[in-house]
Amino acid sequence: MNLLLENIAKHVSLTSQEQERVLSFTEPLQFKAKTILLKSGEVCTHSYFVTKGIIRSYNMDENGVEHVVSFACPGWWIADMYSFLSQRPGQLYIEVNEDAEVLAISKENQEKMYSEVPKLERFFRIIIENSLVASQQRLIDNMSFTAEARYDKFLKKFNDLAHCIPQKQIASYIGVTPEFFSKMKARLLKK
Amino acid sequence: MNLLLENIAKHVSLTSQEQERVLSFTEPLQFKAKTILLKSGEVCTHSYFVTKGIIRSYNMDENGVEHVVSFACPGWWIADMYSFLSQRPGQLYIEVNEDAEVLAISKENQEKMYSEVPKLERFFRIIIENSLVASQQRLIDNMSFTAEARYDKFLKKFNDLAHCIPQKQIASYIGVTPEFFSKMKARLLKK
DNA sequence: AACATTTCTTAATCTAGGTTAAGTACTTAA
DNA sequence: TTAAGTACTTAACCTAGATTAAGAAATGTT
Repeated sequence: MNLLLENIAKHVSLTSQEQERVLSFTEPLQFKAKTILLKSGEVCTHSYFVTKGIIRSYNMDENGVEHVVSFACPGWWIADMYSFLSQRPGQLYIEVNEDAEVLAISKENQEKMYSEVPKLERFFRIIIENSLVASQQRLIDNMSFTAEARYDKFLKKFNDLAHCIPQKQIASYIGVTPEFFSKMKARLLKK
Repeated sequence: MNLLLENIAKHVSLTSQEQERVLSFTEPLQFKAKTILLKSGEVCTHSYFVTKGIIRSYNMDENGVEHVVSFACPGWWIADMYSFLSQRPGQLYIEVNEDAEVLAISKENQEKMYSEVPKLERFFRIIIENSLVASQQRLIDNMSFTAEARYDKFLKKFNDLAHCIPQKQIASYIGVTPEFFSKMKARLLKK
């Protein structure tokens, strides 16, 4: 069965007509690794529901250093939320980490979906609530814990995926340089 | 007119019956400064819409250091989202900074509100979307900017309120110690 | 296979911000 | 009004993590 419909069914129940309607608003797309779906400065016109592969979002600071905002694996959504919601230029890059398949929803279709299938307001409210909780937790973790503890948390959260993600991206996600991350890992091995 | 209804009206339009219904789910409460509305380890049973004063939420790390998660002034919501949504014990404290008035909504009433006035699904979806964007922006800022730049951003975001908030709380919000914040401020004055 | 590019590691050096400690203002409460 | 707590400052010293640089290993390309 369809992964998106499965996920929706966890929170709201749709009739089969509504299910079809939802799918009709989405566009299945395939991307090779390293494809860039969005660049900083562009308007984010689509939100992506990942069904296969891994996609990440990041920003680049004034020194050209990347900071990973999120990794999306199957069952997760990814977009530059600020830009997608406001339809103004955003600051995030969205890039395919591993050959991926997604269901893409345009901003217009997202709005249509809300008006034609109002139950989805609830579904997305819940999805976004969960993202907010995760984002606040990460903020707290960054302020409360050392890099080592943050790496522990990362491994717990992404356990199986950690092996598919280049170290420099993990370093970026937990907020340290690749060099320090490498040193830290060597230190951990000695224990 | 009522601040909550004003805010709702910015995103969805309610009939006057619906407006009354919404208010009937809320409980107006007053609190003196320093009142603690929620402690770490407790279940967050209410979400608060601030109509007067300032309320803040924070966690305390294993060394007893506080980290401010958010300041809520009139027109803002505050709760331990994780705990409120899951009804499990949370890690946040919620404390009144300045004598405050709020509209409190219990978890049960929140759920009733969603089922009796489905338009509110949309309202809260939008509110939470905006919180998510703000939270992610703060994450990016913490990873990309120095303490000085973060303080600049803080001043822009909370300009008028900055004067009402103790320095140690500002320091905590931007993620530095009170001592370093003090040093940094002195350095900024010299420029 | 050979070259180019990117990723990862190691090590020396540096710095933003933390820690400790002591002193000076403010508040708050009896 | 006075004592006790809390907020802010200053300064000496410390450290987690950054920076720079150079080599080794992996990966991609012709």
